[in-house]
Amino acid sequence: MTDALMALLAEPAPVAAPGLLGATISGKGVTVRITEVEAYLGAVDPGSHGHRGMTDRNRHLFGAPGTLYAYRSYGIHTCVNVVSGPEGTSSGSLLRGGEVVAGIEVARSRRGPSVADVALARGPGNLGLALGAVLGEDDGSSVLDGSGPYVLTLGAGLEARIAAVGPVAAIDELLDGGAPAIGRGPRTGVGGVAGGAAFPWRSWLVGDPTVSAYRRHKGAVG
DNA sequence: CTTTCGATATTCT
DNA sequence: GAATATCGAAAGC
Repeated sequence: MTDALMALLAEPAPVAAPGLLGATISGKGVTVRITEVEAYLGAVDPGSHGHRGMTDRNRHLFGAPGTLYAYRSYGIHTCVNVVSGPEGTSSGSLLRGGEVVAGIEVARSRRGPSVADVALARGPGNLGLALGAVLGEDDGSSVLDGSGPYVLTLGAGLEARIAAVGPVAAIDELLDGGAPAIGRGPRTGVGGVAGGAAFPWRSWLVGDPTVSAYRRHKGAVG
C-alpha cells in the first residue's frame, strides 16, 4: 500500500477509474495488468448498483476505499470492482479487462486450455474467472493491505505523478496526452441514459488487445 | 459484418 | 414476470 494509491482511491470512481489503467491486481497465483475499467457513482448514477440504496448483494460497494466488491452478473459471471471515494457513497470501478502478466498457466486452468493469452482476462466475467474471484470469500475484502486475497499496485509512473501533483491533476495529465492514449466512451451493456454519452465512464488503453469489444445495450440512449 | 439466443441469481415491478 | 454492469456459439445478411 502506498500514499499515492490511498490518495487516488479517496477520489470518486469517475476520477479514480482511469488511474487504475496500467495498475496490477495480484492474488491467488495470478497477476493482471488492468487495461479497461468502468466507473459507477452511487445515488446520482442510474446505472450504478448503489443507485437505489443498499441491499444484501451490493453492501460492500458502500464500504471504505480499497474494498473489493464482487457481484454475480446475469446469474452466471463473477465481476470485480474496486471501491473508491468517501465511505457510504457506493462509488466503484468495474475491472473490465486486463493482461495476465504472471500466472498464465493458473489463469488458463480456470478459463480452459484453448483460450488465447490475450483473452484470458478480456471482459469482466472472464477477468473475474481468471482471478479466481469467489463471492462469499472475496466480496468485501481489502485490496490495500494484504489482509485479503488480492493486492492492488499502481503503475510506477502514475504513482510518482500523484505524489508530485495530487490525484486529480495526475489523472488530468493522463487523459490529456498521456502515453499510451486513454480512450473514453459510453459504458458497455448499460441501459437507458446511463449507457449513453451523458455517462462516458468507460476508460481503456487505446490499441491494447486485452480490451473487450464494445457491445451496446438494446435500450441505451445516446 | 450483425443479430439472436440460452444459461440463470438478484432485484424491481 | 421482467430486466440486468455477460459470454460464446450459431445463424443470417
